[in-house]
Amino acid sequence: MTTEPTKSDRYNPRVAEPRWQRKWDDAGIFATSNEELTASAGGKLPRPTYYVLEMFPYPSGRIHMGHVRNYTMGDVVARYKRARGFTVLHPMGWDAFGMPAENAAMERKVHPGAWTRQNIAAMKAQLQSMGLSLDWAREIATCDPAYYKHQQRMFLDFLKAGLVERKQSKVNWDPVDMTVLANEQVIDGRGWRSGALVEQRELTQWFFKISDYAEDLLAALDTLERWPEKVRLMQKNWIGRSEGLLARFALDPKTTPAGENELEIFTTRGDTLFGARFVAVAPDHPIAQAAAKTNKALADFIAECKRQGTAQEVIDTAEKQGFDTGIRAVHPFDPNWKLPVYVANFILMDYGTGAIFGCPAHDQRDLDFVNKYGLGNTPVVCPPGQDPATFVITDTAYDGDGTLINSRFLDGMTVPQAQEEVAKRLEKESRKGRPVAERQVNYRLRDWGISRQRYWGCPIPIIHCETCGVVPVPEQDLPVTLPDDVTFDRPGNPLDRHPTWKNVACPQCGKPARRETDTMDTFVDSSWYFARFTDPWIESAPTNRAVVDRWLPVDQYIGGIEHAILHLLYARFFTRAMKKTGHIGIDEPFAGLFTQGMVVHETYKAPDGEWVEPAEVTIESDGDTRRATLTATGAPVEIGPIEKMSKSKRNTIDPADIMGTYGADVARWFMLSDSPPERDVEWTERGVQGAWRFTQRIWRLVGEAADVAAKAPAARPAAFGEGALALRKATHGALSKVSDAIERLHFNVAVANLYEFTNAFSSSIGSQETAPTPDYAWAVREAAEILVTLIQPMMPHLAEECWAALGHTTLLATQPWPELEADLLIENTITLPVQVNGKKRADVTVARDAKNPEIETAVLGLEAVQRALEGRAPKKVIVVPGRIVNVVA
RNA sequence: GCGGACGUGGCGAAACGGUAGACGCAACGGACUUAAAAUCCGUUGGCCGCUAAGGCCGUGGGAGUUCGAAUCUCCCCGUCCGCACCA
Repeated sequence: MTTEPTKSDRYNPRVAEPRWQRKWDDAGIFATSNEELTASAGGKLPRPTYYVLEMFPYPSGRIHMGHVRNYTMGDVVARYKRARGFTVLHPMGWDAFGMPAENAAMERKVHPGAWTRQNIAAMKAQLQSMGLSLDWAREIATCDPAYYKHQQRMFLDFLKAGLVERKQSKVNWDPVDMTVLANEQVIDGRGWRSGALVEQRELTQWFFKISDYAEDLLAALDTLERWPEKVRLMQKNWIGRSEGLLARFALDPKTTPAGENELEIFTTRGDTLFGARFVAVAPDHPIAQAAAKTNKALADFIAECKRQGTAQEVIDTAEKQGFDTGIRAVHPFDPNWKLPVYVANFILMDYGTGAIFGCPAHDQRDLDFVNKYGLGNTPVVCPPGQDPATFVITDTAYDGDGTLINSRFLDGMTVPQAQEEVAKRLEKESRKGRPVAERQVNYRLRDWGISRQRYWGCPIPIIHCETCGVVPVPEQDLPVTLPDDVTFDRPGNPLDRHPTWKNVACPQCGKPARRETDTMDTFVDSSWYFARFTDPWIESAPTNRAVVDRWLPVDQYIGGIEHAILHLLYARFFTRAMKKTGHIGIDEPFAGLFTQGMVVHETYKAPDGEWVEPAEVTIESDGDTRRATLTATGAPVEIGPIEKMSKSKRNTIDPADIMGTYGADVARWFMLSDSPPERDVEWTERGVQGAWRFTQRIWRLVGEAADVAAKAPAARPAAFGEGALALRKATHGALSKVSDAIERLHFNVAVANLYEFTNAFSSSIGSQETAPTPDYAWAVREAAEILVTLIQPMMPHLAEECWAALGHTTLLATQPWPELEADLLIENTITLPVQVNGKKRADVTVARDAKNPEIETAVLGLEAVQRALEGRAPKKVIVVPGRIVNVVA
């Protein structure tokens, strides 16, 4: 430093922050070498490792407050763990493929690659100005062929291992843009961009067989102890396991189209078989299709069902509808019992077998259906306490427990007993060499369709040959790179209409063939980046087996709750697939997961109904009411609800503006301070100013402390006076509490503890009337050094500046966490609250090691206790050691 | 419809079943200042009481378990989130 700071100086983050960033960078202290791991391979590591990772961003070009919050939390953990002696891996990269780049290309005639690279540069600069302790040497971008080359290789490995499948699947097709749309891109049945009516099309697509791992992905959720319960539950529901019976119903030949003779249905309620009233199949079930060939009305009905589409709103409001095919199914327990086979709009082809039997008394959907078509119902489960003779179902199905009735040999059984009995009997019965029914587990989880008809994604390394069929690109020909010379002036996939790119010789027969023009879902890119970070330099393989399993699993992963299902489930699957194909040795990629809340802000609406940005609004407050006006015109502005920051509501605050005005430390501090990290935090101007004031307060306090500390002896004094001891107790109390709060990721509590300590420290210094004694000066120096060390993970620049002001020439970021002197936290006398009948009446101060009888005597001698007892004799005195005393009267 | 989470001062929030409201914001009073900003000191859940001593009430509502409940259990109300015709 060129000038010694004085008390009157204000801390200027605009000057200090870039300076410290440069020093960290020059010293290379955040780069993590793999040598420590490989050198000691097999042996014990000199230091434990810790991998902290935040979900990498999409390079939109600018960071937003959500990033600031996410990356600040990760950085606190990284800096804390580093100080605690861990070798920390804390990398950053770019989720760089995806639609926005193509949209930009269409709108602004810039190449997606150029646009993305430009955005990465801009965002990287912003992240660097936050002072994050990242190892930028490991930076990766998923659009880089050096990255996606390995992804293509793994695709081929997965294919060989039987984890990839090509099959037909229904998609939302936009006929104008000639593209596939995700469900959320279909609004009211129309494409979000073109406005064209969306069609359902059958396309042949590539799938990852995630459903092969359904059971494992479900079971292993129990092992993820450091995941939020909420996320585990969401994944559990998403996987949707259900146990049931797969049963074959024979079809009455007289009523059945040629070639069909039975129908397989899936049910979880085999116990209700005697309550069956009908059988129903999905509109696209093969039997429905077969019957429709000779039945025009049925064909029309099926066409109508398909027109209804899959939009959520349609499903919500659609009435249950069916069409009697004329086919009759035979009840599995009674050859003379015939059930009508309907095609029904509420049966899903891709769950179970696409066919069910309907038991209206005990399933609401089936009941709605029979009530519409007059098929009636038979109750077969009687609720406890109901009289079977009079129990009837009219509008509300009963799906609870009870006793079986009207069910022949099942009568009197409980529901589980009946299910077991039905399964046992039908399993034993055989038709055409196969059992009539078998127990089956079904999952809601579908295979993961990864084909996207887009340019800006990882090409699927496949060649289609008329003679040889589907041929993988030979490994030595990887990567299949995207061509640069593409145009976006027309709808459709630029890869598909590129003049030459897709023309290629078949690797097997050499004849002209064509490349697969679909690219991969961008969720594939983010399903293994955490593994690539462990050695992003290795060219020969996706991962370096010498290090990948030593870094992984990620110790602490931090990101938004919006990824609770898809990203996290895909990454869990991908890790298993990588294990099967030899690229990794573990199953679960993330040992600890933390999902942070959103950043929210007030909304503002101008008189014309347009949303207005916070930056354009002036807020006035007269105590009770707040009024908003447009700064430019003075026009009144309506203050709306507090909502997630979004472009559409225009309630965003640009982190660049905040960091430009107040500095990165203030933005970081505020993002941690006001709310628990898992909850939403409201960005307010007042809150930012509070953080700003605190930085200045720390700076002044450390300045004062430095003057006192300068008089401190080098050696620790043998004894401490009263003032010094009190300060030391506060210091070590703060050290203990802040450490604990950071360990638990309760950053807001850590912040509060630091405020508290700052107050205590400040008033300790302020209360000194005479020149400081050596022991006090020493305690002040200790307090100041511990204070700045504790704020370092949160406000690293200010902390370094203070550290230097205290006379240090080292970088604080490389200093160890302070040693706690636990003795200082133990008091010789303790003050216990005293309750009478659970109500606090007094305090009692006793020796720390006082025995219960002594405490009891002291407590009963208290005037307040006697008054509260009102002359009654105490029945019992409960002493909770070190905590509380309760007198029961 | 199913599942889950949450509900504490004017606001954001703390609180291993053990003194409810730490800490911050806002507000109010005061000091410094020609004035403002900045800073510093103090007050601040409600009610009764004198600004005292002291007391009563209070963690969405109601019941329960317990010596003791914001915390555990049950019911109800409200808010938010996820899934949703999954047989």
